[in-house]
Amino acid sequence: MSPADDAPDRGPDTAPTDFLRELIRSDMADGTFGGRIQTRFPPEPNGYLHIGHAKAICLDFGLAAEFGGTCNLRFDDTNPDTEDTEFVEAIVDDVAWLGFEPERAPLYASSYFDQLYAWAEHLVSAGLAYVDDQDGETISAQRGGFGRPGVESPFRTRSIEENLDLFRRMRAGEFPDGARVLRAKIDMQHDNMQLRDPVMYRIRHAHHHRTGDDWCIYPTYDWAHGQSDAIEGVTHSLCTLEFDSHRPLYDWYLDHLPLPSDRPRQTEFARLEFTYTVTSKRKLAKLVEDRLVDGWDDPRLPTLRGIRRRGYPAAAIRDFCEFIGVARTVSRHEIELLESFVRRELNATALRRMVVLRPVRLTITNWPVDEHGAAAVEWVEVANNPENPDEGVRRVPFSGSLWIESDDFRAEPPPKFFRLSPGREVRLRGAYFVTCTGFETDDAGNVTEVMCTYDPATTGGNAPDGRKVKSTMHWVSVDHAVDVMVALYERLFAAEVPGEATGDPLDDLNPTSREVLERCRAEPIVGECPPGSVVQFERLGYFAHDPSTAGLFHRTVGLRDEWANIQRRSAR
RNA sequence: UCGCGGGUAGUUCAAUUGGCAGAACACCGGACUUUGAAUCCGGGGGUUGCAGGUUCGAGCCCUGCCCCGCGAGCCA
Repeated sequence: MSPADDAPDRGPDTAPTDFLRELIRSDMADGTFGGRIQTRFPPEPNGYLHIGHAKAICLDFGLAAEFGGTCNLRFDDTNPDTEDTEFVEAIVDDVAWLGFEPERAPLYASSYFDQLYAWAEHLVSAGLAYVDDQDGETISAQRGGFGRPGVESPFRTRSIEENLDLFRRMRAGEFPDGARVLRAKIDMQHDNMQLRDPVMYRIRHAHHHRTGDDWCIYPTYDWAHGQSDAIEGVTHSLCTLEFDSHRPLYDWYLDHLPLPSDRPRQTEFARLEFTYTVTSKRKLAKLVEDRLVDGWDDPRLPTLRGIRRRGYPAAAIRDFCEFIGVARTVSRHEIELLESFVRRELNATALRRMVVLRPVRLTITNWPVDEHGAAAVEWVEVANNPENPDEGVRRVPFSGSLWIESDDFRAEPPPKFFRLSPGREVRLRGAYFVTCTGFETDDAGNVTEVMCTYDPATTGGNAPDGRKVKSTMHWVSVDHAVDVMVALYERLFAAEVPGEATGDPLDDLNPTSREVLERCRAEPIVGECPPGSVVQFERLGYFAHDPSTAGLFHRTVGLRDEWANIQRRSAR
């Protein structure tokens, strides 16, 4: 093989290009920001991260690294009512799991409260901010609407001295919650509603997870975000599309503060959404609070903790995010595309094991007995991963009494079914060819036992005469089987866009999103699977061993299943 | 109603900035196979939202229209 053959798929010629990279490249080329790039990932610690955040994380950290810069993890903790250290810890952990390392220890917008306050006084002193005594309802009504200009607050023309005095007394705690706010003095007629004298500070006598009771006024998102970026030296402040209309405000604040010329610049991109799920903290919290799922790490949830417990590899998520690129078109990806990345990664890395989900007994009638009259046991070698010979082989006990998958036997085989049925010969993986000689049923007609003979010449699954079989099946020795519990998952929602029809996503909840199989039979080595590891149950799919409950396996994703497609097509 | 953003295959994105509209996933077919997996090969798929204009030539530029998203928290 020549060196060119094993060159990576993405050489310099095919490096991803998108509007963000083009922007950064052009900034680098013309010396904007002195050829420097610094980004930040700015979650609010009021919930758990989900798959949608993965795109932002990959972009914020990935782009900085790609262009030789750095990325901070900064908590946007300006609202004490909803935030908690529980979420801080989980978010730090999730970002690390995804494979990204912040340049510094986590940062907090709350660390900048003093500076923010000083800058607010600066704006008040410049006549660019004022204290408004009206309540929220009144202010909202005065703001006007789309195509309808707002009206100015009667307090807008207060003197600078009075504003300063009032603002200081707000900070000193002289007024109750909601009594007054500090507002930027911009333009109540502006087409962009964000610029109609936005609120900068609100009074909230609340305990903050980091600053405790030091403050009773808290900055709003808009007043805190750009300034935090500036303090940290962020150059490219990347966020999702819904902040597009906030950009003029982001710039307005920065323009009116004593800052160096290298100011951060906000750029928006489309958030990541998927079919058959929801990615909104509010909706996810609803599922958890209403106990519709087990918790924030339920494997059916698109939270990072959920998909991690489900067995999705971080590498697959990173590859996916790189593959989909970034644009400004609102996009909802087919969940199948993510799954295909999960399969691709796991196919290369997951060890193969044999587990029978829905067991039916198979008896080999001509299996030998040993010198004591007991059924012989033979340990056969099976590859741990045919995709990767370096993983070696394991020895699996085989005998005349086996469990096979009930789906793998049909008394009356339908067209194109080429697994086991009376008179049919198949291969038992790594062991022998067997031919079905008969079967037993119970009173209801369910198959209870399948009888076979085996061909001793086909040891290891090889036929010396070269004859072929149409099917190779997995199996587990009855006497050596270990019981495991398996959770099979379908989509959490039955509709492509949950809530599209009725407005409430819960109306589209899939009632059969989880099926638990209590007694699946596994080959002995499955009992040694490390918690959290993901293996392939041959012919069935990838399964993740639960991190805390031994013997519980979550189906990460099934294998592609041509037989299921055939059945689906013939059903129509 | 006003402002901003967006519209290329079923889906998500490309198209060297005005030069033969492509890729992946999905779907269909074939090869191979000790996983009906993986892998390999091939196929169907398009009025580039619509209409007009500029141009030798328009997905790209201009004009008008249509559709979708976001915006009137003291949330982020």
